Amino acid sequence: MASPSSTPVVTRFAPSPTGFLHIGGARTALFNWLYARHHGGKALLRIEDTDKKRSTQEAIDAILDGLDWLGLDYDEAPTFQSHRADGHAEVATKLLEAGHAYKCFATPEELEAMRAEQRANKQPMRYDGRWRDRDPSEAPKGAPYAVRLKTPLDGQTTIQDEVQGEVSVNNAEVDDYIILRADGTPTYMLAVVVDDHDMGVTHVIRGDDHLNNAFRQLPIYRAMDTIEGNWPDPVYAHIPLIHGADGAKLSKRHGALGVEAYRDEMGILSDALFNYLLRLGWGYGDREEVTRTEAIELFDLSGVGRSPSRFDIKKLENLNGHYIREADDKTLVKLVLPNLGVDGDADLLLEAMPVLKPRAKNLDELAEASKFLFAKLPLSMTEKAAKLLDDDGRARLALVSVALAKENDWTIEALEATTKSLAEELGLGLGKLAQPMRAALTGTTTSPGIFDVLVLLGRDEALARLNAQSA
RNA sequence: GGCCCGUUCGUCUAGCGGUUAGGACGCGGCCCUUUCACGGCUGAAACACGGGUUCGAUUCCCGUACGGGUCACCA
Repeated sequence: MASPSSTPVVTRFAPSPTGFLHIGGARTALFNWLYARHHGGKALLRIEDTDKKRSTQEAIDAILDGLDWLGLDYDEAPTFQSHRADGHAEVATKLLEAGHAYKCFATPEELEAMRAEQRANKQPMRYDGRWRDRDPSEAPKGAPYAVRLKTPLDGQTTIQDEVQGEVSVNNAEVDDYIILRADGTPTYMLAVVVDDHDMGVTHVIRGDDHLNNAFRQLPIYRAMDTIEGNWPDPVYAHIPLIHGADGAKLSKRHGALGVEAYRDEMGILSDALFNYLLRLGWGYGDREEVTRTEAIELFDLSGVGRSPSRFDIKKLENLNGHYIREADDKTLVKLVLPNLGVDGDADLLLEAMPVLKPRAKNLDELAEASKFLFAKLPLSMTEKAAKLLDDDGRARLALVSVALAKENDWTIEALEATTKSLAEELGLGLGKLAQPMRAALTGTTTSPGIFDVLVLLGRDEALARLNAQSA
């Protein structure tokens, strides 16, 4: 076994393209990427598309797109597992020739019957090794066979998992599983090990659901290491799964969406999802807001927790609000403009962005709050806004309108001074004027500061809107 | 069912034998204030349970409970 600390770090993310890149996969990808970047190693990507029935090009595209959006880049072009079947089979053959694997002629029906019996007797369900020591000549001539790995019968295997710590399993628990199917194609268990070895993967960082697989895969490494050497055990790190808000497995109802759904349907920023995913299952003291650069600097496996965490959309949205506020105005304009639903003007939107963005926790809200800028008379009113424009409100609006019409200096300061002195004259709080103004100017009861709104709309448009609602 | 893993406020987490158990989201209150946000202050809120070890356990060990994962010629 080579010392992993002396070799450069190589990690990989290995999704099966049977669906979009969901939250759990995205976080696994993130941790792998971060670990590689932190240690100055290589981050690799492998598409595990050996199940041709379930793999689709659409899913491959969605995964690639999702990773790219999250800002995870890879140091080599993706490896496609399906292209490597010959290499996998070759290893199976070597294992077979060296006596570390054997041919099993049991039929699927026979195996099913075996399992049924084990189930009935409440025995652990695993292959009983019926062909382990039998001579292949005992099989019917030309009968199809699968190749099974000859795993150790006794003793135990212990791994030093970087996240879960020391984990031991009795070797008797691991049965002689199939590495090469009757049709000559490799199974996942073989393919993973061969690919990880060939790609030089030093650190296998994956979901906790694979923890048991480590004990099935290790025997292949060890057998191959005795055959040809240079097959060191990888370092394992099994990260806890992400659960839904109810603690149950993540389902479509609460977060098992593709990352593109967060982008396209929920108006989440890449930076926000990146940060949220990072903090889900990983901590660094009190740090909450962590940029990509800082993440690379701070991330390590020692900060990864051992227990599953729940997906919390509220926290994601809070973080999203933070990143919207931090975001460059031009970037936000580009994201919001196409989703306005009305004809917008990029220059005006850009001008308004500084006062718009502190009020939104997702891009949809930002778009919604921007619409008043481009509305046409007569404005549509929300119910609450209409209520503000009762007789009293409209009367006050008329006074405001007159006062502002005389205003030559159309600036926030001047408009504020004028409006405030009017309020004072009338013996009213500013709010008594500002709320009807807001309704008349935006058709809603919430907006940026009213003088910001006045200036953004410009003198003519603003006065027109005020007059349209004045008594 | 066998095996494996886990358990600190509702949620994400800090803690790595001695702390008033800290922070963040969410929730309540107050301040700021023309609305809504932002921001500031503040409040309620947690060591699953039972045994050990120890002068002393949230922290170490063993059980129990609960939760999760895994047991295919799927990946």
